[in-house]
Amino acid sequence: MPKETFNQLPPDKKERILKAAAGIFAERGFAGTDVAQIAARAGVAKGSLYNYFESKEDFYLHVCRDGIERSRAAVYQEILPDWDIFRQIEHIFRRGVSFVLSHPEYIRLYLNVSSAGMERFADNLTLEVEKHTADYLKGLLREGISRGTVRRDIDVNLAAFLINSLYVVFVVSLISRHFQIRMKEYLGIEGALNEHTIEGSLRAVLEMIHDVLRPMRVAGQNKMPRRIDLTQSSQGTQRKDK
Amino acid sequence: MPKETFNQLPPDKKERILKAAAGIFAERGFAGTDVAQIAARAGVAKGSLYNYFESKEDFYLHVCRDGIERSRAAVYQEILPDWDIFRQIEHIFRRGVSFVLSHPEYIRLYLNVSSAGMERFADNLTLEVEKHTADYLKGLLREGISRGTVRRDIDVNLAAFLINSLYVVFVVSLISRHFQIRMKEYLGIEGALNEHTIEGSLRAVLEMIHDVLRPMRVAGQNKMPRRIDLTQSSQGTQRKDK
Amino acid sequence: MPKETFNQLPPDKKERILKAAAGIFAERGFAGTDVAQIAARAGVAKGSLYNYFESKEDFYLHVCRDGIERSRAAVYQEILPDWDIFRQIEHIFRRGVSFVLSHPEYIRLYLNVSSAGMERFADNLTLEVEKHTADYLKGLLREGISRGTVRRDIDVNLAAFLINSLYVVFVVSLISRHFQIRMKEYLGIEGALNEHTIEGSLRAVLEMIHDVLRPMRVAGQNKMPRRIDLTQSSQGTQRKDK
Amino acid sequence: MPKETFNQLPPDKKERILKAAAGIFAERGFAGTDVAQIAARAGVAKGSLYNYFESKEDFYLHVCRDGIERSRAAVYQEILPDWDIFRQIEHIFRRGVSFVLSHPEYIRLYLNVSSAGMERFADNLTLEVEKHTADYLKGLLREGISRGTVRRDIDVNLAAFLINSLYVVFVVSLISRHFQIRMKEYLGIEGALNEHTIEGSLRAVLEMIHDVLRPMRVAGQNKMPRRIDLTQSSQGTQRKDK
DNA sequence: GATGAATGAGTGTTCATTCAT
DNA sequence: TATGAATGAACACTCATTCAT
Repeated sequence: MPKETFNQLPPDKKERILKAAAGIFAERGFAGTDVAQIAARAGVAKGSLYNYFESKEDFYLHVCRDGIERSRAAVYQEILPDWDIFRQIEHIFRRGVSFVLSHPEYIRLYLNVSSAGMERFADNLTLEVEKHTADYLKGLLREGISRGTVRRDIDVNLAAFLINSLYVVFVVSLISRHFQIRMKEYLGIEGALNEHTIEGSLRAVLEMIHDVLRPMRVAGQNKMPRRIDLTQSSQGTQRKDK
Repeated sequence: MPKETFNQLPPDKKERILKAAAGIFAERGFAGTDVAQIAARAGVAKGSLYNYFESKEDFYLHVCRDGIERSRAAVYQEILPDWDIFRQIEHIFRRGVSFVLSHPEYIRLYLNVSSAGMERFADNLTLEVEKHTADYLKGLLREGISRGTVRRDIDVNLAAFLINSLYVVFVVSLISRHFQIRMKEYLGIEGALNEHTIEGSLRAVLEMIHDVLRPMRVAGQNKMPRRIDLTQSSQGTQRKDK
Repeated sequence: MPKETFNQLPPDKKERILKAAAGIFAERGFAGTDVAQIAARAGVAKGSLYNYFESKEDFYLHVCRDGIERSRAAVYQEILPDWDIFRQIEHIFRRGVSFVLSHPEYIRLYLNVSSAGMERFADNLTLEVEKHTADYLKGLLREGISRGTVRRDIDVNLAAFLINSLYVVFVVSLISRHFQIRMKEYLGIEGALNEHTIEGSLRAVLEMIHDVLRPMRVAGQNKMPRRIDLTQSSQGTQRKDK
Repeated sequence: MPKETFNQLPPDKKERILKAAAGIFAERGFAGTDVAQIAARAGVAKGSLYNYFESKEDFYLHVCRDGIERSRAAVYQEILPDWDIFRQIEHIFRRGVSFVLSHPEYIRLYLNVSSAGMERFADNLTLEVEKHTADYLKGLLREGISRGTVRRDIDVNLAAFLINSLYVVFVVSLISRHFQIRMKEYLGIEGALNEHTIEGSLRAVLEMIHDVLRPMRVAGQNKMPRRIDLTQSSQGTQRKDK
């Protein structure tokens, strides 16, 4: 809930402030951020920020909410409703990865909210993020069941939870030092992450989801290669099921 | 790397200090913790802590390392080497859940290391935690493959990564406000988490792992119930595959 | 010395601003007052106040001067020049009490000027308030002496000082938390001040002044009751000496 | 309620801090004082003051309480219980004046508590100061009545209130710019206050109290000169009534 | 003239670290 | 070695004043 003053600002100034804040809050965390640093990076006076927001906390909340909206817009746009669940999920995962790589600050803000001392932010923000995704995934699953593309006997809630869990771990591994080190250790990656490694593990995750959701799994019918071919184009997967 | 003086302390004093520190660091995060509060809770002088550790950062590192050891001891003990991979994984998950519920502070410390501004801790700690688990899981998988209990065509690294990812999300949902709200939203839980809900989702996660690892998946052979029966004993799953 | 613009304002706007300022300055003191609060209460923009006054200090001075005038008008009006000194003093005291009860903000402003850090205001304002009263009282006393209603051997300056001192303590006890607690403690009053207690102590003060000023004090001639009868009408005193 | 730390300080350091604080709080008022200024004058670090006191407010309260004790000790010591009320009152007034002249900061603190925005301090402090004096004066008056040195028909509470009111105005006129300007205007004093003028008005006040309290007031028996002789020694008055 | 956003110096308070005892 | 007082840099937030519109 920023003050009115903030909404009356010229859009480019709002943007400058939000960018600066998202960047610094994401880099240093809420407690580690000095409001003056944001002001400096945004090119405004520290006092001005207090004309826009009630407090550092209010500011942080707004920056997070703004990040949630941006993420959502980036991830869910361009989905066509007639796509089947697998194509939609893949789209969401790919868009998510892409958005996270170009705007890592927002997912950092998301992850920060899960750490100690941030409970009051979780109380305000978590449902705003999670409810939308949860409902969306559950909708997809139910539709998939009725269309016959998803196993009948699946527990929709649990399946949605597991799919999103994989998503969360995956994108978080792209931006958190801790989760990135972890992922590299697991996958035996040395040096920086690159498109290939990301693509490879992304496809493995999607395949895992496939395995779990597909209704018929007769021996020999599993057409997705188990050993991921990292050289394959990123377009490959979604065509597989056609 | 605590100073020598710390190791020369009477064990109960060391324990008091480590408990107090783990509790407070976990509750408030590194930045949010006042060293004086730890000293007060531990019943020692603030100055004494600086006789034991070089700095707050050094202190935090040691508390985390200690937590890693405790977690490991709790989770990996009592595993018999002749158990198959599924039984071992279930054991690890159950022990993990149990340890986290009784000592939430250590997993909180783990999660905190993933947030912004904690990169220097991740650089020091993450491999220490993850390498062990990664190696262990990969070993299990390789053994499972050679024994024929795990599909041949699986990518060991990716599989280990995914299994551990599910573990991480699961235990983190037990202790982080954010992840707990999220899990409840997905699973439609109202009120506090209880044994039943935890058991139910735990079994779903284990089943998902089964689905992905099992070599043969002929229609009709899937014996695990899809719709989890929460009234079933927690011992049920591991016997299923015998 | 407000700027010209202030005087050109519509009277009701001036009034709104002066009322708001007197109220807030009186409640919170000069240092404790945020100019924005006054602007908000007056319904004008903060910047406008700086069109009307040079500075917060200038504003405060003007508000005080305005208060002085209002007080004076309220207290000294309706006095008939042929009244004797006792009747005039009683009139002044009663009017003062009455004005203070209905407009406590002005006497608060007066009292505030006596506290630490307000010396520059005292330098500007004190004489403006005090000289008038001092001259008036001294005039009354001299006239009383020449008329024979006041003792010849009295020191006019000292007598005026003492009379006004009693007045000041009295009215200040009606509006300052400190002085009110003090008065209640002395007079054994519990709960809020009310008309009776105020009337009682007012009459005691007036009587004290009588005692000191009266020329003849022969044993047995003192007709005013020592123990104040609170049920007596407030008109009683001034007729006593006729 | 300072913290224990403060009481464990070496006495000279406590004294330095209390002196610095009393001086600066008295000069600039509570709101106008920067804690850092006190620290600088006392020669300690700003942070240290927060080892001694919970907050600026707590600090201020303690400084005031300390001032109350000092004032009381200075004013009430050396009174012999067999002195009659007039001698005791004179002693108190003279000691008070003397203490105020040598330690104006304490009475400034007292006066500040009466101004706007200081109500919370008044709630804590006023009774602590006033109750003692009120009880003492009332005791004197009752004893005077029973001894026959004070008029039977006087209202003890009111008389105590008026005596103390004169005292308050008098001492406050010695230290507050506002009240000093006022006193000079009334008494026609130009330049700085000096012993003579103070002595003169002090004796007038004492005489006024005499007039009001004495049981017999036969014309011609009033031996105190009405026109105060400012050249008289300050010891004169109390001998007059013997 | 009226407005209210912009500014940045100023202030109460915290806390990691040091060090005298 | 244990203690806890001392330190001062750091930081959230305020507010008198300015000034562009």
